[in-house]
Amino acid sequence: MAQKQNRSRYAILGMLTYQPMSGYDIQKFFADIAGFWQESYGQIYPNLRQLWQEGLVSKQVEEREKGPNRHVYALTEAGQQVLQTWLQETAEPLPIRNELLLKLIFGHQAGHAANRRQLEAFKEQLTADIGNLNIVEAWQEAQMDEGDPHAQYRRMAVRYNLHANQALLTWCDECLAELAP
Amino acid sequence: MAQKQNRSRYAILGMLTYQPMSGYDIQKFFADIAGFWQESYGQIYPNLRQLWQEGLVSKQVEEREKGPNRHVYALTEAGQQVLQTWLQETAEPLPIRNELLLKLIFGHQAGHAANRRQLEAFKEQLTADIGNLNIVEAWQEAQMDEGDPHAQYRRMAVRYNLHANQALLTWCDECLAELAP
DNA sequence: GGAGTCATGTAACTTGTTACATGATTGA
DNA sequence: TCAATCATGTAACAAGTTACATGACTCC
Repeated sequence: MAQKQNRSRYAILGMLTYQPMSGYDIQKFFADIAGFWQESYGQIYPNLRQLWQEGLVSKQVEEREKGPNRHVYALTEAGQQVLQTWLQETAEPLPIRNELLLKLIFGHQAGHAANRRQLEAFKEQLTADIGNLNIVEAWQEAQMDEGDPHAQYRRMAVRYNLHANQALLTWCDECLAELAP
Repeated sequence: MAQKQNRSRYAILGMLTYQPMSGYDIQKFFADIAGFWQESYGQIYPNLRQLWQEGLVSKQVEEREKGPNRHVYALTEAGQQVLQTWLQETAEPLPIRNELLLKLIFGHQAGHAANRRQLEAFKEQLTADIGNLNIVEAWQEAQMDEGDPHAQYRRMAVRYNLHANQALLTWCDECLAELAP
């Protein structure tokens, strides 16, 4: 039976364009760049096995004395082609579910104080996020200077969230002004 | 077995604070405000039945001569309390998966032209979205004037996306400048 | 001594979508 | 005449998370 969506496959294949990696590495990468993507082991390991069976990735086992061996996967020619096809298709926005906005449109029921609390909490999140993103951006710039050809693109992803979060801070203040106590 | 997450339940309960509604109405509402939430029939109808069994909503059947009868649900006291508890909890951001950014961080593999195409396509989406959001905002303002107590909050949700989208337009141009042909 | 990291993997579960069945009515 | 709207509902599937098992090593 044909795959329908399964973006995890592409996320995995894509990561292997950076360098050969283990499932553990892939999980860690997405957890670290945190924000716009994440993969759980429950997705990664079964998918890696299937990609390997389909010949889209190759496997090399690094023997380790302690604990489980490291399985390092690399893109094959076939894998590169599958990835390439996907990369050339225009990305369509995935359905979003924004819980803050869901609560907000029931704001009449929630009451003034609760709405303000939601917005204040969101502001704090945004501020913290922006702080982290600034640090990551500086890091990506350093990587660019060192000649990492992927760093420029990762920086763009970071700046996406910087732009959005900054705008949302403005939005929060606008709303809070409207809901003045 | 206790429910774990299931935001659909709350989305449904919340809609019933606006007025008694059918499952069909609820689906339609979310499809129309399109953007930050959506519910499928496959979620709504089973959930409505369960909420009814738990006594969180009441049901009234409107007989229709043609086609299936209309089942109109309303919030009960118990339902209002469950909703209220949820509304008072601070919203935590749901995990996001942004396919555009996923593709973008593999941009070195995709190539210059493909990256530019992705960004151009995104710009078009954003521009179209902003156009729609402006119309919806005007509509919500009209509803506010007519005394709809929920319209103010719906307008805030619309403005959230206006702010974000406008900022992302700037981001697109920034990226396109960086990827000048 | 305790937390965190390295490392693989699976089973049980939740959450959600899609496509279908049914069928009359309305408007372009 | 064709598409959309009204209206309920289910079955099959897809996608994804969480929690667990296993166990050594390193740093505070």
